[in-house]
Amino acid sequence: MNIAFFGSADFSVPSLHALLNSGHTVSCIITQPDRKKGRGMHMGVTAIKEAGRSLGIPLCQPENVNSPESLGMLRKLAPDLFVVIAYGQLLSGELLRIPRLLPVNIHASYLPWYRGAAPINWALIRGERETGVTVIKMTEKMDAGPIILQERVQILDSDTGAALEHRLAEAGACLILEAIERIDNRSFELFPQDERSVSFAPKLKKENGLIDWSKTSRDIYNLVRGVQHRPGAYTHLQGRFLKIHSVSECDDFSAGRHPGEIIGISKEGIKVAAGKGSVNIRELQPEGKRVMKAEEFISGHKIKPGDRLG
RNA sequence: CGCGGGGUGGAGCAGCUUGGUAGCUCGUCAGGCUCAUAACCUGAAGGCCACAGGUUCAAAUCCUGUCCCCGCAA
Repeated sequence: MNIAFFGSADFSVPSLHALLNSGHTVSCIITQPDRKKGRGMHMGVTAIKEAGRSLGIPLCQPENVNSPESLGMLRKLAPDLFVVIAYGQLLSGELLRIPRLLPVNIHASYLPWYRGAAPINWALIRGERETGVTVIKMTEKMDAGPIILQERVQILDSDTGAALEHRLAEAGACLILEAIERIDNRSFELFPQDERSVSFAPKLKKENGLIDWSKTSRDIYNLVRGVQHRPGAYTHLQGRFLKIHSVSECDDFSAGRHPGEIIGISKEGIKVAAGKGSVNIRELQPEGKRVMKAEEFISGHKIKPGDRLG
């Protein structure tokens, strides 16, 4: 198979490797352009560019993948397939007609659930026990194309965003190989998505990470693990921004306590009352400081039971 | 050249404005108390205060430059 690979994020990397290891020809890697980003606005490159650097495969970073130049370049390659995974640009109908066989996309949910940019995060935030990966034939409508193959993946109680993403990326890499094999053999079907079951997982915004202490300890736990690192859960302490990296749930009865009130301080962590139950903050990060364990934080910061977070 | 915080014994912090004995909470080690302890008491070790210059009788503290870490914003 002659494949044009579109990807940018970490999530796409295992699939790229899987395609290469299985003997397919990746004739071009299309990824997002280098962008000034981060502190100091230095240039950043995508995970796929990093991964593909030494492979000797032509790399293409169009500002607009739907531009005439980009279309022309891709037509010239005459690919059998487009494999698109966490690329970051919408592909036009004209572009999607280029591959001889199909344009396929790997999505990190069990479609039609959690269409959109952040399916892994939202599945965790919502407390799902199960999610999955899905290979679809791409259409112009985002994540809405007919399903070629999909697989369920369990969400562990201990999963964080990074851990689940890793498992889903691996599952996706296996699934895409199987899908390609079926496409190659013409032994696949296209199953339309059930439009009545559609749900969405929009890109996470900063404010999605704000902890609402009046929620249940379970909800807070799910939020923290769901948004861990990107964009990160946060609250405020003594007027300062405070990022929360890891918490555990406690069943402690918190009646009579204000949600967000610190009710216990120990080496195990900082225990905070929630709307129902309480949570123990294990790892956090004050503004301008590195990530630290609660125990370390306590050593140098004057906090006491009764102080409020929020 | 996007904005901003920070680098002080092993950890987290204070001290810097108003230069002049290195402090706090932990940890470590030794001893004590105790049936016992992660508890308590006593004592000890451990720091060229990121690095390089400068000002000064004297710099963690003031000035300049460099390196590194981080938050925000994209």
